Amino acid sequence: MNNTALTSSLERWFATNARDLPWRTTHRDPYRSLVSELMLQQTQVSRVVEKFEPFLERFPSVAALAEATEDEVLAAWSGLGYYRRARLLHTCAKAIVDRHEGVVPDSLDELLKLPGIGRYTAGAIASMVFGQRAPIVDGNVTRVLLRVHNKPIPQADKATVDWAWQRAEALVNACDDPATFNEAMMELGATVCVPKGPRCLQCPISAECGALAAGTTESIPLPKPRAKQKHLYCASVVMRSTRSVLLEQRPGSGMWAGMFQLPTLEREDRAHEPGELVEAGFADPEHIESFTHVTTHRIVEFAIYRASAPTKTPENLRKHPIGSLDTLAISNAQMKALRIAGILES
DNA sequence: AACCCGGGGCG
DNA sequence: CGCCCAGGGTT
Repeated sequence: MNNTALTSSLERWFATNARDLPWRTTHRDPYRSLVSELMLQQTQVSRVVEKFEPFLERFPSVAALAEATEDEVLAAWSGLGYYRRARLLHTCAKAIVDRHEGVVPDSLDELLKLPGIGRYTAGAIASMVFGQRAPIVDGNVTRVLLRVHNKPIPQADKATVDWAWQRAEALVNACDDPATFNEAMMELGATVCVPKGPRCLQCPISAECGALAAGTTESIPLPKPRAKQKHLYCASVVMRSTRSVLLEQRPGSGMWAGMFQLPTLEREDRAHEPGELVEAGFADPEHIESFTHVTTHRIVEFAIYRASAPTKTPENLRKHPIGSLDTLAISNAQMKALRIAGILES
């Protein structure tokens, strides 16, 4: 494999084929890149594009983010999922203020010490923002490398991961411009060397691709073994007045940590019976509608009930003006519940 | 090393 | 409906 032939082809291709994305400004801003990289962890570009500018407008700088409350940060993150990232980004901003006077550090080591920033994100910021020869490996890069080298091996194995980082390092050391090359690898994976039906006719490195030569592109990478989805049954209760609704805040860990929701009972074995709602203090529960919310790790069955005011008021329960719900951290599943309940408009 | 954590779009 | 995704932290 000629590393330089591969990197130069990719860099040339990227110069004319890069998508126009909000964080791809001509001069990369460290804070914008930090926010975009955290948002992009395990999340597709199209989802991030909608949330990116509003988030930056709300928190225009590291200092502004560091001074915000956790609830405010979570609210701005609402809908993006993996909400721990929002808390980590918030903690990260505070650490940058404390340790680096509010300036995003340029060294790989210092970046790696920050919360929410791992090997990939540190390499991405070091290379794309600060131009350093730091390798990056993510799902896209791994797939491209496995195909180029025609390696039908499990992508999650430690040996595979180590090999991919080694290859990425050799390539970033051979390339002309690390920022361009790293981003080109990911762009290729996202737009050309896609998981199903790669567009090999448009690929700038098809001449170097072992999988294309061998006719194995469709079987690389091997399918990831996936954990079985766990079932969760939620009964969410609507108790409202004309202008307000009762909401609770979820605990600080686990699923949808820290997010606001209709008062909700949960169990894993079966759906709730109305009597259980009564026992929990929700008088005269009346079933409105049910729906299924699917995530990567869970199948959540929501049953929405209407009830009169609680007979006992849990510590956690508070009235929220309906007009103010858009400033709260609320998951998409609960947004759907609020629409079904007629609290929010469809 | 295994497990946990959202959400939507696409074939 | 199964599959995928610009991962990182905790245990």
